[in-house]
Amino acid sequence: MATRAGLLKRFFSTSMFSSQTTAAANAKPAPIPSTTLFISGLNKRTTSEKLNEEASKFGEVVHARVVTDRSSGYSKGFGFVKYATIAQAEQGIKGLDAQFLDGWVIFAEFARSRTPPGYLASTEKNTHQAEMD
DNA sequence: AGTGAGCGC
Repeated sequence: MATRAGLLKRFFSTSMFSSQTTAAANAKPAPIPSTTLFISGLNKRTTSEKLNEEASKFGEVVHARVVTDRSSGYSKGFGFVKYATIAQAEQGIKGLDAQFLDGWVIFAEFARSRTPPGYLASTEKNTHQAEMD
């Protein structure tokens, strides 16, 4: 017959403490590497120059731009930073993400691919699209 | 509106 200890062992090894690691490796954000970073959470007074300054601390910044409304000219509170290499972009994320800038916590991540090829007003080739990412 | 998630003209 089964001893009391035997039953207990069976119980604890099967039911409760066996596999708690099932729903852990399912959601993979898997960021797509890019030299361009998307910076959000910016103070509306933060300018492209200030963003460039901050980003330059962590790598060679090719270009930095805070997005502003074309008509009003005011900042939308986010922007983009392009580094020379992806490795530097990664350093840029580690250096800028979750940090304070002008009193606001900013977020840095890889930017998505920009506006699709201009089907509207492209009279010439768009060969210089790669330089604008 | 400089008022708070987001992906750039």
